[in-house]
Amino acid sequence: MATLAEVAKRAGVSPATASRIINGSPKPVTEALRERVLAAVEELQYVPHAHAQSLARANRSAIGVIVHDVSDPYFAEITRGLQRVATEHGRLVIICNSYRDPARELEYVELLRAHQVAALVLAGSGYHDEDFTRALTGKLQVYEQGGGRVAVIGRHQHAGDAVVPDNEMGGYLIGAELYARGHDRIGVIAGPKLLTTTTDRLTGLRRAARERGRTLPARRIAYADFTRDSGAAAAAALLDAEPGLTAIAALNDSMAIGALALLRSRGVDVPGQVSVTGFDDMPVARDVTPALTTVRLPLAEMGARAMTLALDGVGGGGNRIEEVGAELVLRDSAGPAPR
Amino acid sequence: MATLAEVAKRAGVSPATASRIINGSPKPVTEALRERVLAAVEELQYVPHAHAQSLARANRSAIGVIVHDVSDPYFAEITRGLQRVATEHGRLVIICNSYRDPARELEYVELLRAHQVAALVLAGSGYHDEDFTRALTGKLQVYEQGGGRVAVIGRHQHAGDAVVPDNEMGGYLIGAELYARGHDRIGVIAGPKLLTTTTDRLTGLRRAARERGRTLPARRIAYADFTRDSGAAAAAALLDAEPGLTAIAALNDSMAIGALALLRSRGVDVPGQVSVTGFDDMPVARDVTPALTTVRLPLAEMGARAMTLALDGVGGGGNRIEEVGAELVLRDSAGPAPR
DNA sequence: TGGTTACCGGAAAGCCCTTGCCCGCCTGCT
DNA sequence: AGCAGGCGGGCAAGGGCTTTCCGGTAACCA
Repeated sequence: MATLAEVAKRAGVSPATASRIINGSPKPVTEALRERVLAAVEELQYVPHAHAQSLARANRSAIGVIVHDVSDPYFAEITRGLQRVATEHGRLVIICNSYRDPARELEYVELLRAHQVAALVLAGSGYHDEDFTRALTGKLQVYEQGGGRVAVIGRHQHAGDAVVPDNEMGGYLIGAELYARGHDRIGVIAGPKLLTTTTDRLTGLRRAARERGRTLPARRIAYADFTRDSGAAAAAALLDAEPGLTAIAALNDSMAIGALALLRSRGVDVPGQVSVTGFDDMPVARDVTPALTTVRLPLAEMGARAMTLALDGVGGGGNRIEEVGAELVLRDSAGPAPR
Repeated sequence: MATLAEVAKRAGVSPATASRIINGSPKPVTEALRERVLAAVEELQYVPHAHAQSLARANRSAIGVIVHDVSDPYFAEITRGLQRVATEHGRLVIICNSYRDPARELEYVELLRAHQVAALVLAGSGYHDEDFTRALTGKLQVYEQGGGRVAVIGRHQHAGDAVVPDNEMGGYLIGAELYARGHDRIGVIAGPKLLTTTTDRLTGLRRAARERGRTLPARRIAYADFTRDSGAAAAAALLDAEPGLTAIAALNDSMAIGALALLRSRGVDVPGQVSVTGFDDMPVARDVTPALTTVRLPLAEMGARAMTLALDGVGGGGNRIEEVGAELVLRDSAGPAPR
């Protein structure tokens, strides 16, 4: 790999001059030299050593992003928003998948701090785990004190700014819709218990129930892991435990789609016999049959806003919180309760 | 941000000793010192400056990945495989989205080279563009000469190793299947003309036609851009131009799903009146109605294999090529041609 | 013509870390 | 008691780049 010194030598100038030309420093340089240097750069295919550069400049340019799993459409969509804004600002994004492992999340925070990222964006639900939360908050605070910026998506606590979708309201909307359509025995396919997203959505559902003098008994809640297949399995379990269910509310679209598949395989008509709802409004939600009634979260926008918060140092270290609304999307998978 | 010097000072040792303790160098160090240093690290929340470290060590550890768009399920799946292997090897992955812009792809190669990535993985179709191809090959060769490793997924030319799905065979399988079911007037929804993936799949389709003494006239080929909505639009155009079509072969699943949606909106029965096929076997393919007949590519595995090639320096700079088979997946969206 | 100013280029001091080399000191042997 | 041999620790030389500061030249003014 060519170095700056080599370029300088070839162009017959000092490294200082070469550096100034290459980086377009404000310091004026004669045209003749500029051309010689640029020619040398071209011939040697010189690219500045980014590490040496950021060491010398003490500047941080990359942005670290920690998500649960990029290949999950939920995070893919958030990431799209993040990337768009980052690219507009000429920032490189380093994406890390925690695969919902709190320990790995902590490791990645360290790793990204070591890489001198200018900002850290954590996307995805927090965990119900005191120790973890404390450890994470600690690390993030240290990072912020070191001049880093932090933005989180979809979790409450912690240092830094936050973009928070109204999961509780989303759950409420689903509940309200199902009760309004006369459903009474509603099964719920929840996500992992450990995730705050799961509890928030459940809380909304419970509030809707309570307002109508109903409850959500534990036997009608099956915990799965946000994947399609776990959703199918949970639906089977719910139905086996209580064949009289008239609706199944899944706490994300993937699991709802799994439930749909299971119901189809059992010959159950949706929404004739059982209504099904999802959550998130993934692009596929409109393409399954019946099209999924669900709750929309503006995922890409949430990503974009988080990145904007992170990049825009104003209010630096502040604890700005941007709430994002949830919106009911009515399609075909939820109908009136059968009589 | 704490530096090694500060840690050393606090522990009352030289930076050299601190470094050795922190990195677990083979050089033996007294237990007492070790504890003092580790305590200092803890108190100062010290994390080694990754850039300084890699500058000093002259080692490259991160891996650069360039894809068209991570939030596209096709690439999300490939990325999952890439990440898995990278993580197993303790490598950090830097993902860049080219959004199918050749110029941006070139820029990213430079950027990643500047970041001293140990290897570069390019995923996604190549382009029919001589100048671009030459430029890219040039840059990749320079990179390899500088000791970098290159692996590409789904494109032929260039330096480095390659994992190549048999797109041509996939197209052939689709064609063979449709002809076998008696279809004659087959419309094709192709991807961007510029992409080699499009041409490869089309070539397969054409070969199937030719073997049966048929052809694929240009008017029955609509070019779209691999997205669902463009697929719907292309289906509309095909049908309007030639209402008698009995089958539509989309060159990826997203476009097939768009076509499905369009046909449903027009009240056309699939597969009763028109058969539809996809390509790639995305997870959603089995959840739409009717479930999509398509061609499976083992995307995650392709990613994993490419990363393995990239990491495994043996045969360094070699031009190893791993072919990956395509496999027909029969579901419900393709039936016999109506009489 | 002498002196001032402006301007351009280079020398060198870091940025933070790793590591080869050297140097004391203690141990153990003779 | 004297010496070899380890062992544990520090010194200092980079690794590639930026940037401050300084010096030399040329242009300009009086």
